[in-house]
Amino acid sequence: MTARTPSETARDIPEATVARLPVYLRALTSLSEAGTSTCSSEALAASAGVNSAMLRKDLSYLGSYGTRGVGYDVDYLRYQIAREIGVTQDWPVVIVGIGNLGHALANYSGFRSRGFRTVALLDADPARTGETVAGIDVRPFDDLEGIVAEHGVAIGVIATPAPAAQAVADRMVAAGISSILNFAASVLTVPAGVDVRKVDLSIELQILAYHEQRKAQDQQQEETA
Amino acid sequence: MTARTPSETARDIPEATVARLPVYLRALTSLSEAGTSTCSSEALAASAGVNSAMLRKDLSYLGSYGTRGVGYDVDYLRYQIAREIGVTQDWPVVIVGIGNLGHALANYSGFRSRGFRTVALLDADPARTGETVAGIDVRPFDDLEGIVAEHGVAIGVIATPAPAAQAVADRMVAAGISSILNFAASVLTVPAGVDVRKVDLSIELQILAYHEQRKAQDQQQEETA
DNA sequence: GCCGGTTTGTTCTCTCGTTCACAAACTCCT
DNA sequence: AGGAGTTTGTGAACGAGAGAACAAACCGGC
Repeated sequence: MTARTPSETARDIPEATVARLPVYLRALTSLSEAGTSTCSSEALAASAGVNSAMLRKDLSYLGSYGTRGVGYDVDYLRYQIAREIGVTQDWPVVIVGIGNLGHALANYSGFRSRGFRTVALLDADPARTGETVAGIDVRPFDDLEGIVAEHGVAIGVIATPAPAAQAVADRMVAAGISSILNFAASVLTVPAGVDVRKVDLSIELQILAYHEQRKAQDQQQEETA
Repeated sequence: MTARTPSETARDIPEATVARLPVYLRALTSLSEAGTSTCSSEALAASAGVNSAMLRKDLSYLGSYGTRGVGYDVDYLRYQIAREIGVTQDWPVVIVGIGNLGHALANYSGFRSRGFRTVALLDADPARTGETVAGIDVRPFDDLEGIVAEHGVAIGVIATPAPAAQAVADRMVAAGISSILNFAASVLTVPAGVDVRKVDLSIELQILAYHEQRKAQDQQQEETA
């Protein structure tokens, strides 16, 4: 890691805060569309489902964009957060693995509207290439390097079966991708400097199952008490 | 919250540990299928992508299932974790909203194989009901209460557009569902005792974008240095 | 039976994240 | 202009999570 010079606005935003900024961004977009021009931290926090003190502290990492006694200007704050996250410009994205999930991702409108543009759909299965999904042609996986170079792609999405995920990740990293969103049920190992985020449907369900089971146990015990 | 009697194995497993147990479970299943009968905490931790000390501490919350100087019996530990999570029996699940994502979820094989059974697909759009997805008929949303009562469903999945999500959650809770997995881009408010987990694709991408932007800034600064 | 090597379970410490509480600062009304 | 009422920004307390380090316990050989 390179040391940061003091001249740079040394934004050492905590990871937990970074994860909440998109939630605030969405809440602000909602408010803006509803015609609200100003809002308090209390109102915004409620809309985002968090504590208002936490919201204020989170926002304070970005700067002082509110006015005491008044609140925040919705559109101004919205822009500041978008700029901080980096979604004021469009990010080109590649999706690899056009199965059921890949289809859903390609058709997901939330990407386009929120600063992301799907520039290519790739699949290793020749039977799938040539197909058109969401207006984009599915191309062979071997086109990866060319597409990444051509569009300057930095973010890749893996929606392949688990056994293929690591190999896809390796090729992505070699091609120059440095951020990966992984939907495959597999632990990826990548070199330092590459970010991986995992979304795992069955893990989420298992966490719910654990809590559900505990609730059932508690209730059972209550009855015998 | 009701006080817990000391007689119960007072499992106060930290949330962070609960979130990792499914990962360990998957790693153990892999090892078991590969024919490994015993493994050390070091090996299992590597397989799950975590620190070995953390793994041991996590497992210690469940009990003392290893043998010092030897390691863990793969199948035995696997069963213990599965039992703790509650995936030794099948959980009936309802999916609401059979759009692109709902299709993908219905077809996702990871549910069936990991202790979950999709008992119904529901959609409010009459044009979709009657369709068959993954061998299951899509039924009208109004059938929710009957299905929940009939199968004893405790877990519901919301894959609707964001504006419909809160109304669906309210109906689910009223029908008796107490755990919700929410894929809609919307903050749900539910009564105490109901668990909600959110999976939001665009938030994940935005978090990656933030880090990606920071990497770019760092590099730029390095060049001018 | 005992000793060396190995691996778990646990304690301690440090860091990170969250919440509370309050001073600073702004608006509006008189 | 001044005071009452709000609301932000932040310092401090508090709690949870992660990693290091070590004692307890087990196996195998002699």
